[in-house]
Amino acid sequence: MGRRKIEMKMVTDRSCRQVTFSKRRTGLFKKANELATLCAVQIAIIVFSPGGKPFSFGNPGVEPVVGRFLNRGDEHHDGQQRPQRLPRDSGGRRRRNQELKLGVSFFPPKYKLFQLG
Amino acid sequence: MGRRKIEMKMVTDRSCRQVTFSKRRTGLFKKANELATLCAVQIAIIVFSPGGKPFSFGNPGVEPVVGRFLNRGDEHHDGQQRPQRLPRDSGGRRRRNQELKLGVSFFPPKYKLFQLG
DNA sequence: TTCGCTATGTATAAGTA
DNA sequence: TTACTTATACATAGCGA
Repeated sequence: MGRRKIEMKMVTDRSCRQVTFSKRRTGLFKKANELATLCAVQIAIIVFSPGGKPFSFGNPGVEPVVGRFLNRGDEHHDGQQRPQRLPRDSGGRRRRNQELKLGVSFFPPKYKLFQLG
Repeated sequence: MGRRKIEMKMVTDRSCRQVTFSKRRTGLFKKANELATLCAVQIAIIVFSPGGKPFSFGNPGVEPVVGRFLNRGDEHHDGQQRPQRLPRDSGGRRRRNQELKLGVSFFPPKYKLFQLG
């Protein structure tokens, strides 16, 4: 999406990598904001810069969304459709391939979030 | 980015909204994957569909990134499209570097992840 | 770091199946 | 839900400050 097409490999130059990170992080958060607005959905993004600095975006906030995700087994879906249980058989292979391709997980988490204090 | 420009407000038609969600979620995860690859960074995205179904992307995984984020204490940057400047300047950076080196946090965590099962 | 520029590469709205 | 097409709108690489 620029003057030239770039390879999908790590940008070797530290400075260029940081610039690329900043630009693309901005673009990603903007897209996330659009998705939340257009579709009225909850979303959270957490990303650490090459320097280890944390950035996040959340609608309505990071922690509510993370909490809902991690605890979704116990969740009460008022007025909303419950997430369908995924079939183990048909379509499994294709879903698996899609997971590997996009890094998406359709499987339940193994962790739970607790607030301290 | 299509035949027509669309307004940045909720898509009223349920069916169209779901289609828009699916397309844009795919695009967002692809962008996230590119960011992770190009910049070699950790990233996690959690999003609930209009129907309440959870989708996630994580490099190297959702839980590790979420855990790292939640245990950073007061250094959250929630819900902002643009990163805020860190409250502390060079001294803070030095301390952060020391934190990263030692693998410890000087800030108390607000949440904790517990492994299930 | 961030800002502006702009030629190009990409994502996607609408339509159709 | 997803798949394909195509015209457009948009994101961004590379560069200079």
